[in-house]
Amino acid sequence: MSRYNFKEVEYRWQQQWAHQNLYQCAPDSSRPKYYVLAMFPYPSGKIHMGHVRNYTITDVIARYKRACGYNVLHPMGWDAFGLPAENAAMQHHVHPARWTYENIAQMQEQMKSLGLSIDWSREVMTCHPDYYRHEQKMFLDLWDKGLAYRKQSVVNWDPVDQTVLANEQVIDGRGWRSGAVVEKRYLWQWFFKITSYTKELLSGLETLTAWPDKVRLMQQNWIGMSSGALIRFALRNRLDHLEVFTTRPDTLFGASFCAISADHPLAVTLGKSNRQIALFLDECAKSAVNEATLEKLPKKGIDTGLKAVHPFNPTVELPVFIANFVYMDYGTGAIFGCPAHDQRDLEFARQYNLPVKPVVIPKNQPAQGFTIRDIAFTDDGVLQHSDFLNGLSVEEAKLKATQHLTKLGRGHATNVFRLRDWGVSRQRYWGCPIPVIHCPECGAVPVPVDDLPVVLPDDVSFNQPGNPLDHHPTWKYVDCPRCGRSAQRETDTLDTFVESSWYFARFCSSSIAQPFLASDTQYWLPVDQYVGGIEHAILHLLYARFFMHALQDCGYPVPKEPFHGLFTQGMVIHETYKHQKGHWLFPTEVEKQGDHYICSADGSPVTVGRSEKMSKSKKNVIDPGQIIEMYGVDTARWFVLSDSPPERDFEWTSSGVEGAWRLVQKIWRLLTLRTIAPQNPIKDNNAFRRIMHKTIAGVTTDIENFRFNRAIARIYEYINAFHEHMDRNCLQEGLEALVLLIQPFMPHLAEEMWHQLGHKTSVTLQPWPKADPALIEEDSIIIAIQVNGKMRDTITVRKDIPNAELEAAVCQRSIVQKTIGSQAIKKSIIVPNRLINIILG
RNA sequence: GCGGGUGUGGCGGAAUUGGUAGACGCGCCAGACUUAGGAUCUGGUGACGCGAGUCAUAGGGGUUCGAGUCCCUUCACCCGCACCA
Repeated sequence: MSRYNFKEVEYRWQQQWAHQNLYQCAPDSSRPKYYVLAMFPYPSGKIHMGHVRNYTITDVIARYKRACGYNVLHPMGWDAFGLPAENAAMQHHVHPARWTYENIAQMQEQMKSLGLSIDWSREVMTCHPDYYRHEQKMFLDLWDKGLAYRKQSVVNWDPVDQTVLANEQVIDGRGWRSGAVVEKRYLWQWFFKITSYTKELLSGLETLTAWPDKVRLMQQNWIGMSSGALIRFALRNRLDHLEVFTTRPDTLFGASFCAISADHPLAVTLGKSNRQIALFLDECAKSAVNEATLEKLPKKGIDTGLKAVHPFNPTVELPVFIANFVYMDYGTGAIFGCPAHDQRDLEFARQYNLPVKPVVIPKNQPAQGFTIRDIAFTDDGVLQHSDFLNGLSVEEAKLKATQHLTKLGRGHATNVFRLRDWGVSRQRYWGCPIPVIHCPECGAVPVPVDDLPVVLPDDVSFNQPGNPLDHHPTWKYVDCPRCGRSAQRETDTLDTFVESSWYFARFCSSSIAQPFLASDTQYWLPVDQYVGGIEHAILHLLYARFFMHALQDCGYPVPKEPFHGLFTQGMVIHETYKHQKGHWLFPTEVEKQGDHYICSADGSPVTVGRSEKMSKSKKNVIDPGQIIEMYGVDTARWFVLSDSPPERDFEWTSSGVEGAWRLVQKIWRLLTLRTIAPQNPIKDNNAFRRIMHKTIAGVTTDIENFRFNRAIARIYEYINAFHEHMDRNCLQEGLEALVLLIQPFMPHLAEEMWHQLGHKTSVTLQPWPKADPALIEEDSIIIAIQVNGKMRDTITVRKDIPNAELEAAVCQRSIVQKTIGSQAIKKSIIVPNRLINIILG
């Protein structure tokens, strides 16, 4: 028998499968449906190992579920709008559309070589008007419902390039191209009112039991509900008030200042008449817009000279600061500071010499002598120096303080959320045009539905900074659909997260004129199993959930929760190699010599760094195309699932992939067992069958639970059993079971072997093998023997042996007797069929 | 900074969810067969110890008859932080 020729076999079966339309699906009420979806890729032009891992996971699930009798939908599409296309346009003078469509064509070809059981007839490209026209209609429907609105909002502004920068284009506070210090700028932008659904998005999390707990927790924290109180501080010698939100009304007597955000209307007003304040506001405007950076800034502020009146004691006045750690987006954009019980307030107070007055004392500690140094006291304790709150716990005091505020008419209990509305405006060309016309008379007017889609113009130039739509000579000049006067199109396009918020619904009816049919979405949705990276745990998944809530309220036939099951796979990582001259080397540029690496080109030593996420910049990438060329795609699929649990990072190693490749050959060689004379013709049929059925049962539950690495380990054990326990009478049966079990992982090898075993139809159409529980039963088992909790021995006994009998048998063992010696047995703990622990007195 | 996670032999990992730590694979060692192959097969392989045994699941502490698993704490690394997708 010749070696397994993966190239010929894989190509042949891929042709056949495509020819037979094996993976095309349609609603079928007679079968249960199963919708399995990988997060669709951005068409960068080349697939990477992360893609291979992601799509292998969904393909294993798809093939397994198909074998279990489900009507499986496993589609694929392209998240095709976005920044990289515009960067390519600027760097290489390629039109974003051309660049994107060419990338899609290339990637599609590569993806097809993975042997995925995808229904390609449903492919979508979000940059195509056939896709985004529906999104424009959705935008208008949301607007109509009050779920889209405009407000002024901040962007990163590059003063040299005169353009808006994405956060990733801001490096250390400077524009990535110009190097200019990035400023904040306020623009009128469109927002989706995700905050209208805060409660539903929060309570919906409880229903998503097939999601990882960590993702639900992350979303819950992101929405971030805080219970507290709204307090109105009177301002001395002024008519207006300062509204403050706090989660700690109990600490009001420890307040030593108030602080407002630099973006607070009061701060802006004060800045107009006070140069010092204006300078400070300018300084704040220069800082970055992202939270991670802001949180690390040293606390800074400026005293406005205003005095806030303490709500419980009008004789106490608190200075009002403008502070860089107070955010306008959260609460009311104003706080009162109690330095003793809040770390940020404490740091601020130390800097500006504000009093630090503890009002909560740790339990069982004298109030005298309790002082705060560098760490604020934020735990529960007993209220002190707080008038009517004295002696209460923090919880009690929160309640009483809030009640008192309400009585005084100076505040009330309220909940505040961290979640902010979703800003969807992008000042960019390569995105879905927002279908709005701005008329000097009528304001913002929707583009009439009959005029949709608003198509992106092709003739754009990237030679000047800013948004090409904005400086296009004609595109934006139109007549107002309402009054007919000259007006201008909205030149902002939509955030690409909008496309990914409904593509899974489009897959249900991708080729029709409507966005989707109720009969399709009601059959297919929700997605039964969604698979993608943990990096999407919050934004993408939350936006998609919101979008479905909103679309449903606009009358679209979609469920509120789009993703029933979620699985987040880990990254693919690889060692890094550094040349002694300091530059990175590709894995293909180094070779192993003994236990170290050298550069193939010049033989110089190479420093091996720890494994990290594959990235172009560090060159620690493995091209799936080359791997498929060398080893075949079944080997690659097998390997990416074999070594690590799928939710964890997976380390790509050359020895690992070779091991997988050897396994493919090894499985293939099992066919030769049929032709050689068995050395031991009579063996234990039952022993082999037991292993076989144990394997079937184990692999089944492992796939159900996404433990693909464990399933694969079981298949290895099973293959070993062919040599140890094989009886020729079981051979055909044993091989068929093996082929059915590897089919989801290595479809090409499985299909070829299936035909070699004498079958004429595709292995894809075969039902999943069933384990016979009776065959798995063992009648004798090994029980662990512990003495005082220490492992001493094992004993083989019949299953379900009575305790007394077991104890007697165990005490006969010489090791046990020796360990016990002359000591008395106090008691013994027996875990049935597992363990006995003898406790000595 | 905040939120979420991960940590087990030389390496990737397994452990019936509180009950024999190290399944399976890689690597390494030995043997067999061929000896032109990086092929294949068999056996061994956590550390220390001649041994009975002792020590081992990032470090420290705790709960328990029993802890990789539960609790407290320290450290390291990873993901997200709202305009990358």
